[in-house]
Amino acid sequence: MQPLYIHNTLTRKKELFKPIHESHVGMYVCGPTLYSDVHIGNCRTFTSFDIMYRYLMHIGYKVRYVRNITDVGHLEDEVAGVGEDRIGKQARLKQLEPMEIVQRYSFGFREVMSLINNLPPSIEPTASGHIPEQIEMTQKIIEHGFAYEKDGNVYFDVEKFAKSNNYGVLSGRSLDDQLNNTRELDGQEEKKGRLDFALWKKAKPEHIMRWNSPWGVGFPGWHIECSAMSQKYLGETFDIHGGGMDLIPTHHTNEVAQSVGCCGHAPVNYWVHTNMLTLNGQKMSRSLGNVFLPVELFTGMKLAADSPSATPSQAKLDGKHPLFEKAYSPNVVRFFMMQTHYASTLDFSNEALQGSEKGFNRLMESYNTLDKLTPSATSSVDIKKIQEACYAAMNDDFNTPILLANLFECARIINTVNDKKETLNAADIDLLKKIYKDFIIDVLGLKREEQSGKSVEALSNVMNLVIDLRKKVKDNKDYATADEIRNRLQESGIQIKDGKEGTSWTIN
RNA sequence: GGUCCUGUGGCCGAGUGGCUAGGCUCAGCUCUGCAAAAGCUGCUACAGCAGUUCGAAUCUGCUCGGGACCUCCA
Repeated sequence: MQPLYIHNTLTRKKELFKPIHESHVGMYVCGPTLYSDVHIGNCRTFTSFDIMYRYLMHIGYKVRYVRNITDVGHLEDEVAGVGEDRIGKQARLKQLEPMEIVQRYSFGFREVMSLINNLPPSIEPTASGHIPEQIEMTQKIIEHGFAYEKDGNVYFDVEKFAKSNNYGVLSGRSLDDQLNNTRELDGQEEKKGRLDFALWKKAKPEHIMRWNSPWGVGFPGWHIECSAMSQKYLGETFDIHGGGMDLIPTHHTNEVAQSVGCCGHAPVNYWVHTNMLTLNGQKMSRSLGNVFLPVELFTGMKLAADSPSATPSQAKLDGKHPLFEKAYSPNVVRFFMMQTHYASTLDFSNEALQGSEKGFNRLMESYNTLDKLTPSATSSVDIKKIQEACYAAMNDDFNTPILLANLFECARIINTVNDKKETLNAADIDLLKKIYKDFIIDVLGLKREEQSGKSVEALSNVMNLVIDLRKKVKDNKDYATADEIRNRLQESGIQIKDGKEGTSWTIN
């Protein structure tokens, strides 16, 4: 097994990864709250963890990857413990059942994940499907003295917990700091301490989503679902817990407190956090209103105001999107994300995206060239060394930008060999094919353009015919006609390339 | 206001106490009937000031700028 180093938020250092059970990894990632469509910032986080999931499997681990779906219990104002349940509110506004809201957005979410080629997790549990587990965990926390009931609500007693535990392990903030630098909030009267958060909320009569509990009819708090479900599927202590770094100070901090309050020990060995996607240097978030949707990026179009859904297959589009100069394919977007380390902010711009598109095409074009390479008796370049560099990059906290740099070195070599300026023997060509398959396809999850089917075959035959005819024209030095053929193919989206070994073509 | 992160060449974006990141763009060259593609070469950067060091873009301090969190947020 490769020695893998992962940056751990708990220690703020890169640590050698040691799973609890040899060759098995338990990984939990906080998934979406399905009260609206996922935006591209959400996608970046899930894609980052998808790469980790893929790489862990690639180096031989059996991974159980759990990513929850929050379909209940996420209040509009978590800290104050007031406001409506987010999904319940959408249900009321759209005059649908809450489960209809969840169904709509989870369908869209899965479609986007699939388009961007993120693998489905091993288990995708929903909060509403785990109410008994959450109630049970809440009871244990009460028994251990870290939570109290008040008028049908159950709150976690942060200050009491902090006396015997480090509440700020993840955020690095002291309790005093948090107590003294929190803004004045409404709806605090029921809580003993201002940092206390809800484990269970009493449901008001108009609240649609409600369950019976030892404390009356209500619904679970937001944080408890992740603690309950991760414990159920991965155990009281598991290897990796991930999420966006904006979850550190509240959601994850409270998850740790709940699990410790319930079980008496820390739930997670390695906390991994991904950085934000920014637009003009500012974090993309729903509250700032600077979000755009995957379907908009993939089409370059704007979602119509009356579109019934933002799910790519169902979306109604309305004119060009003001932000995008063109459409960018999911593959290109994925490649674009890989060019930045997951822990750095990633800034969106047309210029950057177009640069990625060209780089991506060049890399994939070299893949096609690789398939056609003719072996020599000997190799003039060291392929094994590059393979090692690829692993070294990924083993250093999943450093995809360095991995890509090495893959581009492969591309350069492939092109040079194709130009007969370097040589590779058959074994090294096979090794390059393995590197490309392993890293481009399996680990990075980038897709090759599919070229199969009858129409593709027919086009190929037609192109061979055109190229043959053009060659005859060229041999007669009728360059005007040869250029006309080339130009008109260009207009049709086909690029002709005259090389030493004959003419090739690509679809633009 | 408090806590913390960050500032790299035209753009994006890695990394590190001394050794080439990489991609895109731009210019020149090779190849070519001409293009395109590909290859090669060049544009050789680390916010500013001071300090530590044989040596710093990489460590320390200060200044200026950007951002995140402290409210829901991936």
